[in-house]
Amino acid sequence: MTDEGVPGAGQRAPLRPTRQRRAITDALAGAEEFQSAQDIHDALRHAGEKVGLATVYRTLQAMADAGEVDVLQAPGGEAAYRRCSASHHHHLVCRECGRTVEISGSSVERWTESVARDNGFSEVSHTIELVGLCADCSR
Amino acid sequence: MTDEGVPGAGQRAPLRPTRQRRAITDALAGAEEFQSAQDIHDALRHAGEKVGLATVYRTLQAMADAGEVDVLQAPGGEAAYRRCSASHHHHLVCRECGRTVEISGSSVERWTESVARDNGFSEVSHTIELVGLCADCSR
DNA sequence: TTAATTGCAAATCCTTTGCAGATTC
DNA sequence: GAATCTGCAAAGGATTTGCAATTAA
Repeated sequence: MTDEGVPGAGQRAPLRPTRQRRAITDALAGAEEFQSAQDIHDALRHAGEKVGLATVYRTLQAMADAGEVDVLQAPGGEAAYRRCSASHHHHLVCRECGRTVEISGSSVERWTESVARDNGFSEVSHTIELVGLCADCSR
Repeated sequence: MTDEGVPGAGQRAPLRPTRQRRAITDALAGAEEFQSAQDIHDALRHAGEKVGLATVYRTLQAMADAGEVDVLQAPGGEAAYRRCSASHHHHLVCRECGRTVEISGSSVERWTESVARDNGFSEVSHTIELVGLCADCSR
């Protein structure tokens, strides 16, 4: 069957490989952490690539829909993006001084997957935020 | 100087019990789920309480700083609030159709506390977001 | 009386959209 | 040549802030 365009349930736009599209992909590939659309736009600027901010937003959104990037809602109403399958870890932040501790959570990863499976969900991504008082600030 | 405010580390504003402050507290007390500042503002309107939107935002923010309410970043750039100590549970959301499954996670609660303790943190609150594809949408 | 609080409107910030021109297939 | 993309600027929606009037302590 060569029918690769059969109108059905969820057929997405073709996603043509343009210069700006590639630039954005590269920017994501080069960063380990989450970045906002504007961060990426700035990075492209500094790298000499001229890409409109609207294009960055549209592309990032398309990539998110296609499951190519993970999206995280940051406080302040910004959306942050990161390429999928990056080394996964979370942060424990002090609400008083902002000190941050990087934590790995193999147990949570496992818990996440089992919960997803139990409920028939797949391709589950998780966002975990731990905020508390660090030793110094609680004294 | 009748020093009654010895400047120290983190002294917060007194937080006076005004009519609108109480109205907001009541609105939060009456709801089990997270609500946006605007949701609360609307609710107060319908309840006959006239409170400015800015006041709702300011009060909610103050309560969040004081640790009286939990804040959640909803996609779309809105912040959602819920009174603390409510029956604690999290959600598993389908990124395609929005279907939501309520999940309880005693194991995560335990994991959270141990991670916090191991790092010398206390009074840790956690926010967990699980997003994936539900059974129907992945078909 | 003093300091905190409120309302309203203007100001910000992040993100989305409309549309004409450039680009890929 | 047709369907996608882009850029720019205008539009939108949520949240913040300035400031004078109001209210609690």
